[in-house]
Formats: sequence, C-alpha cells, structure tokens
Amino acid sequence: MTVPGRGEASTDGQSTDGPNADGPSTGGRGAGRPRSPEKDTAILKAALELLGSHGYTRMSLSQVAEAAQVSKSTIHLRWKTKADLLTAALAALRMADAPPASGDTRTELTAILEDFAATVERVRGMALIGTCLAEEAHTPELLTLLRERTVLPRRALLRHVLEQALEQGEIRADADLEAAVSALLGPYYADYMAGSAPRSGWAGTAVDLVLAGLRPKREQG
Amino acid sequence: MTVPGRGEASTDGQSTDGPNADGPSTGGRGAGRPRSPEKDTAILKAALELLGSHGYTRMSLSQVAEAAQVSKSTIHLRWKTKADLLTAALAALRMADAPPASGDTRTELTAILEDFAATVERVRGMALIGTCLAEEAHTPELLTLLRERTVLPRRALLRHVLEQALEQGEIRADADLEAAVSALLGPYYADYMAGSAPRSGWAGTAVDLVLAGLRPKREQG
Amino acid sequence: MTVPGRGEASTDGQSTDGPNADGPSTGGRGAGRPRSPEKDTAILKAALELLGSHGYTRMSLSQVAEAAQVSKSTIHLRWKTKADLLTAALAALRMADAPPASGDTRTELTAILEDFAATVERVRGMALIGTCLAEEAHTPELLTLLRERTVLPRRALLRHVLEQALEQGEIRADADLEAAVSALLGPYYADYMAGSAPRSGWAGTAVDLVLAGLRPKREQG
Amino acid sequence: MTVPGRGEASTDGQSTDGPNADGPSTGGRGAGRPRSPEKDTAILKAALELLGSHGYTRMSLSQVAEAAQVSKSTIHLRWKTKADLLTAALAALRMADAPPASGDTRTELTAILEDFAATVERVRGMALIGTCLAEEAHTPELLTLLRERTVLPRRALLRHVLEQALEQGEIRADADLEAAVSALLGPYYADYMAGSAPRSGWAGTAVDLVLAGLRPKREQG
DNA sequence: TATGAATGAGTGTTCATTCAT
DNA sequence: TATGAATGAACACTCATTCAT
Repeated sequence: MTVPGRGEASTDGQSTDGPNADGPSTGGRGAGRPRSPEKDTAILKAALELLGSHGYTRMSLSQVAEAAQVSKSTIHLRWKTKADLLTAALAALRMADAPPASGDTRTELTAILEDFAATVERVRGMALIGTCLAEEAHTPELLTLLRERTVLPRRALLRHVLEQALEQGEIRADADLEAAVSALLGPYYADYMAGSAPRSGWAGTAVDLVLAGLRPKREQG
Repeated sequence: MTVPGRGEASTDGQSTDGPNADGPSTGGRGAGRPRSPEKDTAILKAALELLGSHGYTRMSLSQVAEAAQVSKSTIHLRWKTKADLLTAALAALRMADAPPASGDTRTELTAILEDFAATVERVRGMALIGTCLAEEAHTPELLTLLRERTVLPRRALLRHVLEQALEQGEIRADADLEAAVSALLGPYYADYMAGSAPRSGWAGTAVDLVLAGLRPKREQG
Repeated sequence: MTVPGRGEASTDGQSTDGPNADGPSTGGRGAGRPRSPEKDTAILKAALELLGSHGYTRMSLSQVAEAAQVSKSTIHLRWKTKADLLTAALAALRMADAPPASGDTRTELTAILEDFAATVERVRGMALIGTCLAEEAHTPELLTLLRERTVLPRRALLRHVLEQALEQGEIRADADLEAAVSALLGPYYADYMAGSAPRSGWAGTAVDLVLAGLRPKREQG
Repeated sequence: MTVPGRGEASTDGQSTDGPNADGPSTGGRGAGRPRSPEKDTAILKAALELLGSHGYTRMSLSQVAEAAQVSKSTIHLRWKTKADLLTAALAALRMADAPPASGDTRTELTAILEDFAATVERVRGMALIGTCLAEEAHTPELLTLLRERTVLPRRALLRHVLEQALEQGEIRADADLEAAVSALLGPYYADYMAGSAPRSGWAGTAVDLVLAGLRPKREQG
C-alpha cells in the first residue's frame, strides 16, 4: 500500500536492491549493449501487478514475461530468483509523500489516512498485504520490505503530525503516540476484514475518535 | 483467527459445505462401508494447520494426506477440489465464545480483545488471514468464510458490550458503534503491520482510547 | 558391459535399490492399484539405452518417458531423481554368467573374454563406461555400480579360472593374479582407445600372452 | 592422458581447427584490432580443465568465460559452437614426449608407461577419456582427437621400443606388436575400472609379463 | 575486437486430479 | 470405502547462441 508514485511501479535510482549491477566484470565500465531501462520498469510493474492480483505462488514468471513483453531469460538476467524479483518489485514501491501542511491537525491527519486508503485501493493493496503476510514464513523479505517502504513511512508521517499537536497542547502530554498511530490506521484494516463496503468518512471518524480520546484533561472538565 | 475451540479444528455438524453428501451409492445409511468421521476431522485439522503455516498455494494435498495419515484419494473422495477442502477447513473454525459477563464495560471489552489476540497467535492467524486476503481474487470463499466464522462473531460480541454501555449512558448516544468496533480491533492489525513485537497492553490502551473518545459530552464539561 | 541377460535390461527381484517400495504406509500391505511391472522394466530399459547412446546429462527424462511409453510423472513416482533412476538402471544390469566349464584353461579364459566383449558391444558398453567415468566427480554411484555389477563379477570369474590353473601347476606359483586379470581384460580397453576396428582374435592373443608370461620356470628351461 | 606439456594446455600453431581464421573483416593482418592470443590460450586452457572436471555437457560456456576472464561472446567470436571450442581444446593437447633412451628395453617401456599414468592423473585423464567415450555418438571428433593427439603417439613410442627389442632378438620374431602394445597399456585401464587404488608397480609388472610372454622360444627350452 | 543484453528451447521436478484395484 | 498408480500441465531456472552497442 502507499506505494507507486502515480499508479505506476517506478524503480527509484538510489535503490540498492535493483537489477543486478554485476556482469562478469571486465574492467571497462560501460562496455557492451546497455540494459534496457524500459524493460526494467515494465518487468517490475508487471511483477507488482501480478503479485497483487494472483499472489506470490500463483503468479508465474511466464506471466510476468508475457505482461512485460519480455522473455523469461531477460528477467533472470536481472534477478536471480523469483523471490529476488518480487523483492525488488516491492522495494520499488514509493514511500509516502508528505501531506500538504495545512496547520490544522484534524485536516492533516485525515488527509494522510485518505491518501493511505486511496493508495491501497489503487494497487489492490490488501491482496498485496495478504500475500506478504501469507509468505511471511517462507519469504520474510516481502513483509519486511512492505513495512519499510510503505507502512513505516506512513506511520512516521502520522506520528509527526501528532507530535506537533502535542506540542501545541491539543493532545494530552502523556499520550502514547504509537498507540495513537495504530488507532488511526487500524480501523482501515478492521473494516476491510469486516468485509462490508468501506465506510465512507471512516478517516474523519477515526481522527475524531482519537483526538477526542487524547484531549487534555483540563479541556474535559 | 478466533478459531478452533481448544486449539483443535472441529467439524461442526450443521455445516452445509462439509464432506460431499452426494456419493453415487451413499444415500445416507445404505450399502458400503460408512465414511470414517475420524478421517474427516483429521483431514480438516491438517488442512487448516497447513493453510496457516504454508499458505494456500504452497501447501499440497500430499502434505495434508501425510499429516492426516490418509491417502490423497481419500481426500478427493470427500471434497472435489483443493478449494473445496480448504473452504471446509475454514468453515470448521469455531465461533468466538461469549466472554464472562463481568458487568464492567472496560473489563469486558479488554477481555474480548485479549482473547482475540490469543486466538490469532495460537493458529498463526495473521498468516491465515494473509492467505485469505491473497486468495481473494481467486478463491473468494476463503475470505468470506473467515469473515463469517471468525471476524463477524467477534465484532458482534464487541458491539453487544458497547450497546449495553450506551444504554447505561457510558457512551454518547450518537456514537457510531461500527466505527468503534473497528477502532477496538484495528490497532491489533496495525501493530502487526508495523512489525515490532506486539505492544503489551495494547488492548487496554485501545479500550481506554475508545471509551474516552466516546464519553458523553456532559461528562466532559 | 557384462550386462543384461539377453540384450534386455531386467530388474532382478532381489535388488535393494529398485523402485521405491514405500507408499504413505497405510498398514495394509497390498492396497490400491498395483504398480505395473511392465512399466518398471520398460523405463529401466529405455533409461539404460539412452544412457549408453546419449550419456547422462544429454539424455532427458522426457526421452525416457517417451521411449518407455509412460508419463514423466510415472518415472518420478518410482525414482525420486534422475540419478536415482539411472543408478537403478545400472543396478539392473545382469552379473556375468559363469562360463561353461570345459576343463581347459585357455578355452575358458578366452570364452570369458569373448563374452565380455560381446556384452560390451551389445549395449554400447564403452559409451556407458565413458558416461560413468565422466560422471565420476558428480555422480560417483554410477561408476561404483558399474564396478560392482559388471566389472568385479567378471574379474572374479577370470580369477577363479586362474586359481584353478595355478593349482594344477599351469601357472607359476608366485604369479600376481590380479595383475594377470588386468592383463587379460586390459587389451580390450586399450584397443578401443586405439580406435581401429577391434582386432579379431584379441582374446586368444591376450590369453596366450598371459599364459606364456606366467608359465612356470621349470617349463621354460 | 599424455596431454598438456607442463600441466598447461598450449595452442599449437599448426593446428587447423584452432580459432576461426575467417572473420568477415579479418583477412590475416588488415584492419581492426588483432585478436588477443592470450585470450585464445586462456580460453582453451579453461575449456580443457572444465572438460576434465565437469564433462562435456555439464560444463557451460559461462564457466569457461568466467575462468578465462573473458565474455561469452568472445568465445563465440573464435569458435562457432561449443563442440568447436572443445575440439580445439583437445587439439591443443601436447603429444607424448620421447623417453630418454636408456638402451634397456624393460627400463624404457616402464618409463613410458609410468609417464603415461602420471600424465593421466595430472589432468583427471580418465574423466576426460570418459567424456570423449560418452560423447562418441554425438561429437565423435572428441574421441578422434584424443586418439590422434594422445593415444596414438604414446602407442607409437611403445611400438618403437618393441621393434628395437625385436631386432635385438629379445622378442620372438612372430610377435604381434600391436597386441603387445595393448597388453602394456591395457592393465592401466583395467585397474582403473576395477576401482581399487592403483596397484603400485603395475607398469613393471605389465612389462615383465609381456616380455616374458614374448620371449623367443629358444630361450625357453 | 569485445562486450553484455536478449532470447527460445529445454531441464528436472511438483502438483491436483483421475483411474484401476 | 479406501488405496496407490498414473497422468498432463505447469513451474523456476539454465544454456548455447544471436543481437546491438
């Protein structure tokens, strides 16, 4: 979830687990035919989509190859194993963007949550999350990457807003901010598990509940 | 999650999607050796365990057969396909037990949440949930059953306690109880996704936050 | 070489490394459909032929399956891996038959050697030997089996005749019989490596040379 | 066997099946960068070593390329196919060296045989021989080259010594010298196939047996 | 010349399912 | 009923070779 910039998986230049950078090492830097970057991205995009729609084990490299208009070997040239490819695909997920600072705590929190939900829905995020959870025992890197790339950045954003609110006295001083972050995001998961159509306005409702629950004592009496 | 009564999968008699009742020669009693019910339960138990530990596609019917001390054909004799078997296995999950009524809202909610967490952890529940989420596109019955058998009963329990609290004026009258239920359960999922060890006391914290957030206005001013 | 009885690979009942005898173990001995012994032998025969004609790595299980009119899975049901199959195929090679006892040392030795050559030629034996030698580093069982099943029994036969000759004083008492055996068999290999058509009468020539070389001293002076 | 001069594969100038001389733009001298001869030899050396250690089909051109510090394409630039490369590698094997003439038949024959054994062992020769035998049906050039480059020269050496012995009356006049050569070399192969550790002194024993077997009649009576 | 990218054919193996006993 | 044999389709991955730089 959170995820690709504009609905697209995009390799990010500074990634360290991108395509193999290592050939047989002939000294010369740029010898030979350069690797097509279009294919890189097409493969990662296809892999991510199939990961969401079919799950790790049900998707096949043949499917990726076909979707990316590439031969299977071209995939293996870049990533040694299926796990490597899908790890890279997840790693290419974009971090969360900072929200437009509005100055209003409620507005900012709600915006972050709604962006979160929108991103999840855009990439079949719950299926993707499910895949990573299901594979935790077998390919733990997937869940780890999902956390690092999408969950934790989003949580950091929320926490930052809450910290500002705390400084401004909108939140009680002894509040457990990690718990608050989980209380903000949690309802999305819980609603999904409940299965009914997403409650409209869930984000606002969650923010209201958390802010009300954390309101300083003096305001209450 | 929630799940098997005493750590055991148990077929429940009234299930309608249990073993095939329609063998060509098996009317109800009738000719031939009757199907061994021990094998039924052994198969379902093994299937459910493997579903949690390996995931839908990674588990194999051979593994189930071996774990249940049965031949593969014996499985197919009862359930036509792999999906049928696993659907039946999920259907055998036990509903949530009612909590001991203590009369205290906070205590009762916390107890339900802690039981929820304990049950999830006992059966590698997050992996199981992940599997159902991952398979949603391909085998939606799994997620549906998970909801019906485990998620919704648990939610009903929570909602019932909240309704009593509302009647007793502990909660503001216009509270959105579905949202409240999600706010109670949600942090568990959110914490799991965050990845760090489960926050101890998360249940109490969540209950406190929700009850504080829903406290009637007059108490606040 | 040495090899299959009448030009056919034949599983021998007492073999301990034949097809997997182990099913899921259900207690009952002969439950279920019995494994077709025709397929067993067809597979082993095809495997052995392909091993000789294509070599270990160049032959494929698909080829074996096709030649044996069987599905690939049927092969894997019986032998877990390619190496297992080919090991079994080699193990099915028949030991050397005892020669008809003629009472004459020269005649008996020559008969054994000529039978040896005939058997080798019948099964493309030098290619088979080559395969086992080539695979020694990677699949040493092949060479080991070839030795046990074909080389050593043949040597034992030759040695037995030489021992009788020694008892009857036809051979000098201090003769190194192992060396003599190698001197009898060796020319066949050496001739093959030399490449020209097999020297006719090689066996008789070799026997003559060895018997002459080992003749007791007193006969010489 | 026999094989590389000082444990090294060495391309020999007069080979006719060495690197392609017929590149489209390379007449002999002419335009473009000349092909690096160091790479030629590095590739051939690596190929020969891998041929001995892995066998024809199990070795890969990637491995050769890596061992020779060269790209795969560089190999294909010189030799069109894998078979071509390995043929060339075998062609680069050095012939047998003439033994130091001692004047004594037994000593000279033994020296040749011991040198033969030493050379074989130095380059995993039996595996190499096995590979050529195994590939005989598919790539007969390999066995042919092995014969021409290593087997036949060695046999010629032995034969030459035997001819001298014959002239000097040490060997009976009607002796079959080809058979004698095979009787000298053969035990090495036979011993290897028997599998036990190489009999020490095998060479002397073989020479003694042959010389005794071929001793002129008059000496015997 | 020399490189690395790209590919199509092929490998051994696994699996859910059907068949024969 | 229950078993084990048998199968076809699919899988991840490797390789010799050709293409573009």
